[in-house]
Amino acid sequence: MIDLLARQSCCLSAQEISERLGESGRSVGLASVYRALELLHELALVQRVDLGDGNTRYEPIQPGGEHHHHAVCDRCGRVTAFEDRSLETALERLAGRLHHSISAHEVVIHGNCERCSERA
Amino acid sequence: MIDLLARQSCCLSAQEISERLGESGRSVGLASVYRALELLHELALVQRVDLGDGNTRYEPIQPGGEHHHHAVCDRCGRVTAFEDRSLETALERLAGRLHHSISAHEVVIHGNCERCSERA
DNA sequence: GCGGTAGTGAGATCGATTCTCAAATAATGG
DNA sequence: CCATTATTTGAGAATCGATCTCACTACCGC
Repeated sequence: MIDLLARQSCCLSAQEISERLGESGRSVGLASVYRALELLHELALVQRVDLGDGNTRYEPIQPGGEHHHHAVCDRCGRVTAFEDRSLETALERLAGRLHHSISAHEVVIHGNCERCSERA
Repeated sequence: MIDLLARQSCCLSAQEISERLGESGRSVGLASVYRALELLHELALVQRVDLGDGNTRYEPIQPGGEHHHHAVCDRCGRVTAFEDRSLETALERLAGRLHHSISAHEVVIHGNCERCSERA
């Protein structure tokens, strides 16, 4: 399961992880998936991602520190990943000013994806 | 209920809204609260805020456009609001580059709040 | 093998959200 | 006013993701 997660570039829900593991032979119960994810989260190896659809997703934290954020299409639900250096810079600068340590941050954008914008 | 929400500066969960309405005399069922929130959300008068604790919160959208984001303490759960102009600027610039329209955005920071950092 | 320990997962449970439906309320038209 | 029809309401049921429980398995050292 660690392998599966590590191979993902973007976020997966616990259900998806369980399903994919089942498809590839090694069936794993949901409870174990959640247990593993909790552990990995404590070890700072995966990040929780909450896109507001009621499902918590998880994605691996890149050792290099690079990471992306997510844009959710409110029409079709598609999730698009993006990265933006100036956004990160702004967040880093913010860290100095804030009376709050920052161990993780998450930016979620809502709107319409390219495809849905065209036929708006 | 509209009044109550409008008076709030920061986010409230549906439960909190129902409770507060009850305390101030006008008891309102949870179902109605959710219904109203859904409507207000469609009208772009309230924004959904998801801080990753399994509760969706809602907060009024300021007509002027100004808004804040949230820092969650992973230790005590306290939610701190903050605003940051350069963060907004970065997001505005991003809007031009992204193949995705932006109708709303949300930034959630995780870490330890001032109080919890001190006794870390 | 045997006792002990840790890991597993099916199913129970929990809690937030959504759905349902009958009752309450408001709007309409005599 | 009263009757009739739409609309809104909210208690409780249903749903669904996440968590918890616990009997069961797997593994380890002796």
